[in-house]
Parts: sequence; structure tokens; C-alpha cells
Amino acid sequence: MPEGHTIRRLADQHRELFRGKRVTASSPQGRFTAGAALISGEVMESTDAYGKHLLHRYAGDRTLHIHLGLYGRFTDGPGTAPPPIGEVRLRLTTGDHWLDLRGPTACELLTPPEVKALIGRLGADPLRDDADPATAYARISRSNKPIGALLLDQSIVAGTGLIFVTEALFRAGLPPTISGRSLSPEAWREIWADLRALMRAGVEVGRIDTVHAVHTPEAMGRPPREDRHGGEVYVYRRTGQPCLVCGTPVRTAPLAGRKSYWCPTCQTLP
DNA sequence: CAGATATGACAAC
DNA sequence: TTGTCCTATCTGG
Repeated sequence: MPEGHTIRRLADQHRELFRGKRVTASSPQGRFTAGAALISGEVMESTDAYGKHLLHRYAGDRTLHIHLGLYGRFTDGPGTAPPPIGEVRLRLTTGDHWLDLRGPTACELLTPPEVKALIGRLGADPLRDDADPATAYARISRSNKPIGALLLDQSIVAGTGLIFVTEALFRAGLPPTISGRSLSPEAWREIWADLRALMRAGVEVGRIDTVHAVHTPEAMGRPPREDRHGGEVYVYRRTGQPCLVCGTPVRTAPLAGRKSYWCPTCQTLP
């Protein structure tokens, strides 16, 4: 669920729902009671998304910082909120709409300097116009680490997760294991532009579809297929299945504590 | 019903 | 590199 496109959509949705409104906040689960008390009754002024980090800004320089991690989810609905089901860390209500948050890695109030520090340690976000891809490439081209790990490093590129990285490397024809040092400036330009296009499409559609969302010759005429994550992909989590382009079985291997997937035929050395 | 798994990140070895 | 955390859902028995 949560790569950068999801966070951007949530920021847009929450802005639409709550900006300029006085919200009531609570923590039915009890793990954010003190924080909820501080924002309850305040007016939400704006929302923002930096990489995978979601910010709700309230009057009085109070910023709610949320990071969904691997399991975090929001649910919402119109009208009055139903009795909380499960572990609801945070509930925001206006009377017109309610919003529940479960399972986040982070749900905390930050001071302005803390917000600045948070944003400062994030790399280039393909979904933001203020992103600086040149600095990201400077880090990449200086590293011996595998490109797959570098693109997942949020201090280099922010908002990319395993699906976007895996799929962008497939589309670039590069295996996830080549070193950052071996990535040419041209290859980086192509990957950066592709990440921007793929993630923007993800924001539009609300799911990741790297096969159809951005036009590619091999995707022509292929009907969309629902995956577990709600989209369609070339190689992510398709271990052993035939590559959609050439038919070679998709391979997998550990990568920086995660899993990489690639087609050994389509993704060759630069 | 136990166990495995999940689009993430961090601390501790 | 391994372990830990946060929660829900899907699998197999």
C-alpha cells in the first residue's frame, strides 16, 4: 500500500476533507492520547507529503507527522464515525467526515525545527517539483552499493519503495545488483524521468500499474490484471513466473534486507 | 487457529 | 546482516 504515491494521495484527500476545519482528535487505542489532546479542537491549516512522510499542519506551529511504515492504513467515511474496530491509533472527526489511522510506524507531533530536520534528511522526491535529482545522482555515482539499494535509500530518493524501484529497473533494462558507480548519467536521467511518470500515474489512478499506466509498446492491447497490491507489474513478486516481455522465469534474491526481482534476459549489464 | 506475509525503517550486533 | 516494531489478512491444517 504505502509508497510515495499513496502518501501524496492521502495528503490531497485530507486537505480536501479537513483544511480550514476544526477537527476532533482522539486515540481509541490509547497510544496517542496525549498528542491527540493537543490537536483536538484545533483548525487544520494544510497538509503535505514528503516522500513517504505525511504532515498535517495545525495552528500554533503544531505539525502531526505520520509514517505508515509497512502496515499503516487509513480508513474514512462520511458522517459520524462508527465504534472503533481494532487498534485505532488516531481518529479525526469533523461531524461531516471521520478518519481512522491504524498501525503507523510514526504518529507524533513535531516542532518546526524537527519538521525541518525531517525534510532535510530526505532525498529527491520524484513527485515534488522542488526535487533535486542531480544531488541524488552525485550520491549514486559515488557508491559501490547495488543500485536497487540506493534507490530505496530515502536519503537519496524519497518516496520510492520496493515496487517502484523494482519496476523502474526492469523498464530501464538494468539488473538491481549493478553498482551505483556504474550507472551512467544517461541511465540516471532515464530512471528519474520514468520514476516521475510512474509515480504521477500512481497518484492519478490510486494504484501501481507499471505495465499500462505509462505507455510502453509491449503493454499495447494487454488488459489490466489485478494483483495482490491492486495493479500490474512486470517482475515484482512474480518469482518463477514468465517475464511478461520475453517469457524467461523471473528471478529473486535478497537485497539490503528486502527482496529483489528481475528478469535475467531483459535486465542485463549496462 | 497458528503461522506466514506485507508496498518500511531503525537499532543493535 | 539480524532483530524488532506497528496491524491486518491470507494461507494451510
